[in-house]
Amino acid sequence: MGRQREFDLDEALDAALCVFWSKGYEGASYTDLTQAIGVERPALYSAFGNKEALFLRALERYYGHYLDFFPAALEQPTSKEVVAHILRGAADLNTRYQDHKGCLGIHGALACSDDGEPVQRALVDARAGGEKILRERLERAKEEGDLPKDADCAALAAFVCVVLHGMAVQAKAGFSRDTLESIINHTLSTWPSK
Amino acid sequence: MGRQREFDLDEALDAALCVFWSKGYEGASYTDLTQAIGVERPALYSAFGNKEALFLRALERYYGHYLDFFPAALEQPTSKEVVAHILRGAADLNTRYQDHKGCLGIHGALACSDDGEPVQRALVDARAGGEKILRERLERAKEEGDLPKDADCAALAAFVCVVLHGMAVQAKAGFSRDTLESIINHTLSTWPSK
DNA sequence: GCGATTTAATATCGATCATTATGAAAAGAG
DNA sequence: CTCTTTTCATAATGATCGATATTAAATCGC
Repeated sequence: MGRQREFDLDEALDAALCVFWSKGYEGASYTDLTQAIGVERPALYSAFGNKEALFLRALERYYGHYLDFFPAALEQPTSKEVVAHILRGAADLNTRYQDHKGCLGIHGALACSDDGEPVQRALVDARAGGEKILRERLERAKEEGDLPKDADCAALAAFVCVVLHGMAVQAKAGFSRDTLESIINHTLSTWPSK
Repeated sequence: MGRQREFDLDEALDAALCVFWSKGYEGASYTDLTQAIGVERPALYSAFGNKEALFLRALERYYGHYLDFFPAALEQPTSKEVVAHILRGAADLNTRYQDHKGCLGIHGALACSDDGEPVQRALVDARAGGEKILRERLERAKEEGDLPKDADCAALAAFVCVVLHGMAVQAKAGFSRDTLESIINHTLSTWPSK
């Protein structure tokens, strides 16, 4: 019973996500968010809670909805193909939308005020989770003989993540998909093989 | 004539620089800045102008005072040594100070509100300047026969910058100097030679 | 010492921040 | 229709934002 909500929750969350993607957690004001969604302030509070809770929900959606190429990439047969799919998927995502380039997971809250630290930590943890999954996939590759016996999987995973994060910074600065592709090609040309 | 200033301009600028380094342009409030410097608000305004002017001065000092390893690295004899010095110098800087890790040039203003766009653009331009200088150094290396004739110097310079920016993100997240070193070693192991 | 000039300190400015109290409007239950 | 429940819209909350007006203190030339 009761009055029914006049806006779609998923659409609202996605609109908020795009604002955060563009301006970051602290750079996005509640006015920015409500205007992008087309909703009054209290409606957004009653739907998602405060700004921090809204961001965390948006981050959750980002991982499930935009970074979906990552779990898919892990199923590639070889470690090099895994990494290639991750890098190209990220480059696509980083340059796909004109008004929110780069990666929410990176510049959602890279440096911020003291108030933003919980969000900053959530992003750090989320990235660390992705790196851990990649490292485990690389270790499986080593067991399967796809990587040399002496390969340092932790270092390789960290290296791939460095390239990912660096590409996000470059994309945010306006670098083209083609430029990112040349970077990816060089990265892949260095990948160790059995 | 007139009353003499009771604080040192260089010390004040350096203190402000460190606050920006830690919290970014918009994450650092004027209260943060004046408290770190130990000065009242109007003194800071009369000394440097508004917050944007203060940040740009701090950025200028950052390039001249903390990124001084970059121009020095360019004088190394081979392109691989140039890149090695740049990467290790950046890794040192990114992990040297406990309370302001990473790189001001990256997370000074990666994503921000509309008001921060001039600063954001200044950082993008500054990074592009560094990349251009590196590219020109690599082109010189190609002419000198230090790099293969078919080397894509623009792509190589972009790649090095991606690693630099990615390391800054990782360092901000708390990664150790040792982890960065393993990333650097992998990066260098892939460097093309004549 | 006197007057001109610069800086220091207190106190405050309007604007914007995230957040919410309040009451009207809408929809189902009885 | 009436009652209860939920959402909607208007408006306002205290706090903090960057930026200053104002006045007192200090330092110079004279």
